[in-house]
Amino acid sequence: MQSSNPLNYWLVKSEPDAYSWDHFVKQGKAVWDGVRNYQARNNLASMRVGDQVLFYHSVTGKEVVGLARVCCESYPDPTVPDDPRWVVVELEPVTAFPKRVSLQQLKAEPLLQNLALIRQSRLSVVPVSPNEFECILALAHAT
DNA sequence: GCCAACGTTGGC
DNA sequence: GCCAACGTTGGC
Repeated sequence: MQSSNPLNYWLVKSEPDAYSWDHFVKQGKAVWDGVRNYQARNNLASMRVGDQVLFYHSVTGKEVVGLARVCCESYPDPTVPDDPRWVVVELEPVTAFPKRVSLQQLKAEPLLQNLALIRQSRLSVVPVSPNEFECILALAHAT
């Protein structure tokens, strides 16, 4: 039967100097660890297998570079076994964008004025609405 | 390099 | 429970 839970959309940030899209693609999969903010943690915990995740390069690049998907839902962060507060998910790359979408472009787009990435610039895992997601994909494929 | 935003910590 | 001090993130 059809799932009653539609896919959700997210955006995760990574500094490419620390962990880049290229590295992610080479590995084929990533354990998304190191999140130490409760709001971001709650977002990780809400992710479901198949959810689509935009991959954003912060600080260097400042652009959405590709699309990933959730391949494993949240479980306790193995890097801090004594601290049960934090969780990880696992992500796998789906596609590199034909055209990366810069922060400048996102800010200029009327449909994206409420984008959590912009409104809460320090949050490293943010939700994206279906409309916002479609808009960003369109920018990534625009000629 | 600067600074705004914001989360955390700890004194009271 | 308040708030000052401080640390971190990330855009500019």
